[in-house]
Amino acid sequence: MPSDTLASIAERARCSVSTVSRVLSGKAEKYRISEATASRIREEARLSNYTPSLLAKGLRAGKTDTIGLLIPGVDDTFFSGIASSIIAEARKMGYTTFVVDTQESEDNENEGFSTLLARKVDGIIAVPCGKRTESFARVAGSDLPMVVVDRYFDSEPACSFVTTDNYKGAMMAVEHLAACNHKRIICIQGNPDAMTCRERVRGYKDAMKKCGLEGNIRVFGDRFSIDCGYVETKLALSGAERPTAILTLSNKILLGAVKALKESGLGIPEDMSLVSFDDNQLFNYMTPSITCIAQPVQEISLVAVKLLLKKIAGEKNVSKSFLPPGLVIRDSVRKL
Amino acid sequence: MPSDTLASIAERARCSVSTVSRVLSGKAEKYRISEATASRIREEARLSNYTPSLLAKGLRAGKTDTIGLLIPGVDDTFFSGIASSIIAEARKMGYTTFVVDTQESEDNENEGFSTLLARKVDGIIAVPCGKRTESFARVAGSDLPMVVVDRYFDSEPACSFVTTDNYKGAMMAVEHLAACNHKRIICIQGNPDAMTCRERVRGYKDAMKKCGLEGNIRVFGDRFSIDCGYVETKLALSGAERPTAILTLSNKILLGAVKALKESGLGIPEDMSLVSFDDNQLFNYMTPSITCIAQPVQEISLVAVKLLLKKIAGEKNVSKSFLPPGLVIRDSVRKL
DNA sequence: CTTATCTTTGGAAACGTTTCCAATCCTATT
DNA sequence: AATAGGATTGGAAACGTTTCCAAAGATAAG
Repeated sequence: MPSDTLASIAERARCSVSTVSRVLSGKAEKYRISEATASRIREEARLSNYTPSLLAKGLRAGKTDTIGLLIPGVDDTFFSGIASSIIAEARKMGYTTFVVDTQESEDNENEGFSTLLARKVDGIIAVPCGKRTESFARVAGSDLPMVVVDRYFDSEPACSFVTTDNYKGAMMAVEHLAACNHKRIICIQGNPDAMTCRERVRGYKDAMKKCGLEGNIRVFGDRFSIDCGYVETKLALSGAERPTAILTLSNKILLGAVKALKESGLGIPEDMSLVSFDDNQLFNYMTPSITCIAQPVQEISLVAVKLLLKKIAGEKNVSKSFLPPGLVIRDSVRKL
Repeated sequence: MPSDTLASIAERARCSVSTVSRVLSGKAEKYRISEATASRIREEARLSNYTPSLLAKGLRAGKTDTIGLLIPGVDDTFFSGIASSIIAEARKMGYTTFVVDTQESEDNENEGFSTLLARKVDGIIAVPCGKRTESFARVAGSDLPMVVVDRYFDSEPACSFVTTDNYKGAMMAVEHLAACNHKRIICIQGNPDAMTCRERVRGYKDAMKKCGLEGNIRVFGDRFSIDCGYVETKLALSGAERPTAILTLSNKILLGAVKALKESGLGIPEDMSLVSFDDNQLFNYMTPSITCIAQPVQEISLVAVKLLLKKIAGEKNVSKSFLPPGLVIRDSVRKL
């Protein structure tokens, strides 16, 4: 059976489509529909369990109560955390979420934006792949509300974003290590195209200077991947001045480092101390448990959704939020 | 600027809306539009970077190239894996995905189904919360294509599903433990409302019998949560006949068990062997790494999407797929 | 008794597509 | 020279809503 419509209900309730619409969209008293008519219509709707077409509604209303979430891979625990709370929060506010997984590819991102535009979403929350793609810039320059999460850009046109204070996070990590008397602290970074990465590296460097360790500043790596962590750790171990501590700039890089250390028979933290960016439930259950800089995933998502809704409601200004990370001290750092 | 439409392009290209539609939807040669007209239209469309309204298209066509994914929490690694590959696979086939996160709640599930129906999705892939909700039954009984993943029901109306062969998985786990000479093997289960759980327990029991251990069959627990794993392990440790091995029926239960064992100062696998359902990248990096029954997440998702598309294309039959799990041997089982 | 006002309802347009059915203009055939 | 048929294009309906505008009936006021 083809699904019911206002028209079919109107026919059975012997009244006009307009009246049915008014009753079923809860505007009965506003339009002073008589109780008799209203209940007759409601009864018919209930019997046929009518489901309104949000397609038609959206087309007519010019808004769809829909947001788009553009994200590079919900399988990464950091991103799945973000996705989970954004979807939940959006739902609470009456929005359904289209999820597009870009897998860190520019092409997918371009296509993703097109799809979301064509679906007439009311707004977009995006975690861009590192580079500033053409479609990203176009959307940022248009009047479609958009909020960028995690990664962001400082070029024009400006776009609101909410992100962890990555600079501060990296500083906290280094200061913690320095307080434990570590001096040879290396940093394994991810994709340097991403602002998050650059900010973390800047924090690492500034903290090293602040602690009087500028001579020991060393940054390796170029991708947020397990392989990158593995390879760079191996290289660092075989180098001349072996570090006593490694700061890994993401959970995946951390895993690579752990693998390399295990293979080399080095103990954590006896032979090498570790601090990582990103927290993860499982970090508690690794041996040793991992000391890390936890990003405020829940808060980021909440702020992003609220900000987007404000924009949808018409607010124009560009907002930049840096949310404070937390240092979670576990067992992967040794006091020298 | 309000977005461009067929009408505005038609005006500028000095032709009818019909012609513009035909050219822009790639039916130019089918309708024998002259090259002159076609290229004029294409040029105008390019200049205004026209984005078609999939709302209008969907309304008119009666299909939206959209599927709904109903899932209990993308933050669970198993579900986020499923979600990730379903979204990706659907995109490859030209479908965009609405994601609804039910957080294991019946109310959310009911609301979620309503939302998806109202959005006129072409089909639904659902991981139901344990119980068979009213809206689930309604959709299963309707002619809207639906495929159930992971959890499923055997009651009418029948609905296609694809799931791991949980029975076999549990058997494999027990047989592996028995082969290592374990006899006192307990099982910590999740929510017994879920068919997955019942099947795993059935596999555990049958395997125990098969190995001549029916006297040692013991099943505890009632929720797929860390707490459940923790509490039941604690209880098992304090009981009279301490087991030598524990089979945990999900990754969360496993984590609870690990926590309890660590707290009690017991070594894995020296004092207690562990096998868990669900694989996870991080299981490799725990100490010891965890032996587990890996569900074929990728394959499940692929089969689910393909099946759904077949149904969307008109196929009617009910299909039931049990995909084989894999035993991943790592270091959490000791040979006695 | 006329007129104004209120209550309740209906008709029709609009949102942006797609597609059926025709209409027009050529060219080729008889 | 008339006609058939192909090539190219346009008009209009339909999808299911919402809402503006107006109509009809009832009641109240003068």
